[in-house]
Amino acid sequence: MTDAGPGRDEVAESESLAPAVTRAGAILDVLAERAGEAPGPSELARRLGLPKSSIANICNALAEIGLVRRVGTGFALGRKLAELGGAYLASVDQVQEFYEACRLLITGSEETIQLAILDDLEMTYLARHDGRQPVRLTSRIGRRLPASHTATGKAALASLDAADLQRRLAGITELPTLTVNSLATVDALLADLELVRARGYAIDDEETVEGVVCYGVMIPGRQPGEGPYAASITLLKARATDERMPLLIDDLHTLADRLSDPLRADQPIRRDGSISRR
Amino acid sequence: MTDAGPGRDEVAESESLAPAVTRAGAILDVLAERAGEAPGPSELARRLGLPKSSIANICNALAEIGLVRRVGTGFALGRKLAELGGAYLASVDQVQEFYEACRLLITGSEETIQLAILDDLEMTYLARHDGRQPVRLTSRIGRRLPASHTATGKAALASLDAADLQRRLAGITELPTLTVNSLATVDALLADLELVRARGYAIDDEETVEGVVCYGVMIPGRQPGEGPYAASITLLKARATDERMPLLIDDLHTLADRLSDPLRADQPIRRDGSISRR
DNA sequence: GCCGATCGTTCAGCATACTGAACAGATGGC
DNA sequence: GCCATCTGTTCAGTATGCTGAACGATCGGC
Repeated sequence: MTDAGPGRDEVAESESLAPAVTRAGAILDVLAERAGEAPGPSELARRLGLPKSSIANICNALAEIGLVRRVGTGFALGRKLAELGGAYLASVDQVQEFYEACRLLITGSEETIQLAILDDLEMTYLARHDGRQPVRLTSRIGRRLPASHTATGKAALASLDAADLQRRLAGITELPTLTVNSLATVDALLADLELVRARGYAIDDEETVEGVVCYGVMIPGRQPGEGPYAASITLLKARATDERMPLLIDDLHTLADRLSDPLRADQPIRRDGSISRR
Repeated sequence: MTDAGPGRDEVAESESLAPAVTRAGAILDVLAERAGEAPGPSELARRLGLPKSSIANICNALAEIGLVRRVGTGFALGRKLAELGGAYLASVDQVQEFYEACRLLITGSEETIQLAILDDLEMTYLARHDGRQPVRLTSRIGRRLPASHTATGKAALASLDAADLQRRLAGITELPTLTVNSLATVDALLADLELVRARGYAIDDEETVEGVVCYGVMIPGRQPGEGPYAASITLLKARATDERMPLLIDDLHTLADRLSDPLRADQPIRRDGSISRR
């Protein structure tokens, strides 16, 4: 969705019945991308291909409600976004239960665990449990990464039915590459998803960051239409020993089970590893 | 700003040049307040005193850009808010430096430390360092609390010049009370702010939550017009011994100094407690 | 210290986003 | 199983928010 070049974005705005709102969203996207630059109305208008005065009106309205702040003569993201972002995260039951459940995991609680939600072909990271490892391997909360190269993303994609998956991949030929190990083609991705389904969890073997491996499992949404979630454990490849790996995978499935069924959230964690995987 | 009753909010919208955007902000506020209820167009229209069809148009536009998601027949906050909120937090230099600096504090790193920004008469919490204490005493990131009852808020208010402070307090007679120890009147607040200035740091002695004390120091903004920030250490009153307190206050001033001057952020922390307090 | 370029802001006129009433479906009570 | 009442959605007319050009302020270069 973001184009690399410095050119214009040309907001779609196909036929919105509230164009000012659609444009406000486009402005926020640009400000998020160009954080710290504080572009003014002229630059925003050029970037989005919209009239300068319209942009100014919308930006002033955004500043009044706090979604945007004036810095010098330009605009930057405003503090109300932290407030609303926090409110959104608090409204997702899985996020609350995630933090609680991670602390109770036997082996996994020492590692970095993340929760993300699938959106089209990208994962948005919603929560993070920082293990006891000194090195931080984690993405910022709110960051988006391609689903095709992350353990969370592959776990989520593998849970979709064939029609849904095909619709999302329609028109895609090449996948963006993050490392030399990233899956490059749709066919390679589909083959990997088949492995995920057979295996019961997804593996990201240095496909996102070199030297780092992730294991991921799917967590279903609770309302219809709510894109699938996924949780992952991230660790340096050196720490992914044959001894620890089965324990970590088991913890991931325990975590997924607790977050899948809200009624199960209050039950004590079973320690015999006999948890049924739906 | 939030009224307790279930009545209407009557969005101001005095003379915005982009009313759709102003209304969208009001809708997001209601959705944040009523998280998990997923109100539909009718309830939102009733709550805001606006035409039903206008609300529906704006909500659909908000849903299209992801700021809002459809749940059933109603609306709830959307995942793009997590993305934009994260981008805002990443754009605030103080937040990044806060996390780094907290880990380096000698005594303070064991406790809960928070970073907040002043907005009118409320503090918005932007970052949190979780100490090694098992009990979590912390506010969610993005949460807002009255400045008059928090250590961060009083530290920030005490740094304002008299005219600015008077303008913010104009028309205020009674302060909201959170505990029996909360300052109840503006006069009591002004007297306490005088103590803060003389002392060099603010104290919240069970004014926000009973049994919990906080110490707070101001951190100046870096751009003109950027409301002052503040950092605080939170701990159970039982842990606030005469022995630890001076060490924690010293750590707070060290933290404030590091976050005050971007050029100082790379310098090693001095361990002799001789840091000049501007 | 002049000038050209670019900035953010202003204002009147027109296209258009907003409105209020009418619509169809879902729901709950007697 | 009916009706009363709620819901969310549709649609035509008009008030009004959006537009493009003109304005004054600011900045950098020859």
